Amino acid sequence: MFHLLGGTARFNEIRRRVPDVTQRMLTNQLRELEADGLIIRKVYPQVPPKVEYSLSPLGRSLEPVLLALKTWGDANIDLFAQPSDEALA
Amino acid sequence: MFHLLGGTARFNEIRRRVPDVTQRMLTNQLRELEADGLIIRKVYPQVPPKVEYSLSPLGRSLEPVLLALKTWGDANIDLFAQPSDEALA
DNA sequence: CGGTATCCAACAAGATACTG
DNA sequence: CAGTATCTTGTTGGATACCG
Repeated sequence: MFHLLGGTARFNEIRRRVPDVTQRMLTNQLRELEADGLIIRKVYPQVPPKVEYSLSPLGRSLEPVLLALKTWGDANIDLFAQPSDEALA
Repeated sequence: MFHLLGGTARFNEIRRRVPDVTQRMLTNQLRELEADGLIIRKVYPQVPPKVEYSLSPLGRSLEPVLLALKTWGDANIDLFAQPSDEALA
């Protein structure tokens, strides 16, 4: 959902921004969010297919939560970072 | 973690506040939070046993997130409520 | 009181191949 | 491009019994 805060995004666009997510799982998650009414899935009937995802009003109502979470994550990113070669050098 | 915002709580106290959680799962979750450094588990060596849980400094740093989430939940509680007999009457 | 230990059915999810 | 379908393994969590 973070990636939809800025507006709409296409499937592979989201996928590129979330490395290590399989296509299957991303599809599942997006469908679940849609079923929960948090995001909107808009299909453009054209070839090649184009599908745009965006936050629904309910999804946007979560913005404060998402931002609070992002703030925390940014402040504590070192907790998740693996010690890199460079950091050790 | 919500239930630790106010201070410390004992095992069965938390359990009572989270209906439908099995003992096994609550134990698992608490141990995981402890392993992640988010809560502190304090055991009092006495009979009968007494174990108190509280937020660690890192856990407390999540307070803004937890509160944002709670605010959202309170505002949207109707989304989760099952239609009761009374509401239908 | 606050757990463990064990068993087991159900579900989740990776890999892979295929499609309009 | 944005998915499905299928197979297969791994993990989750409920039920139940027991413990210091």
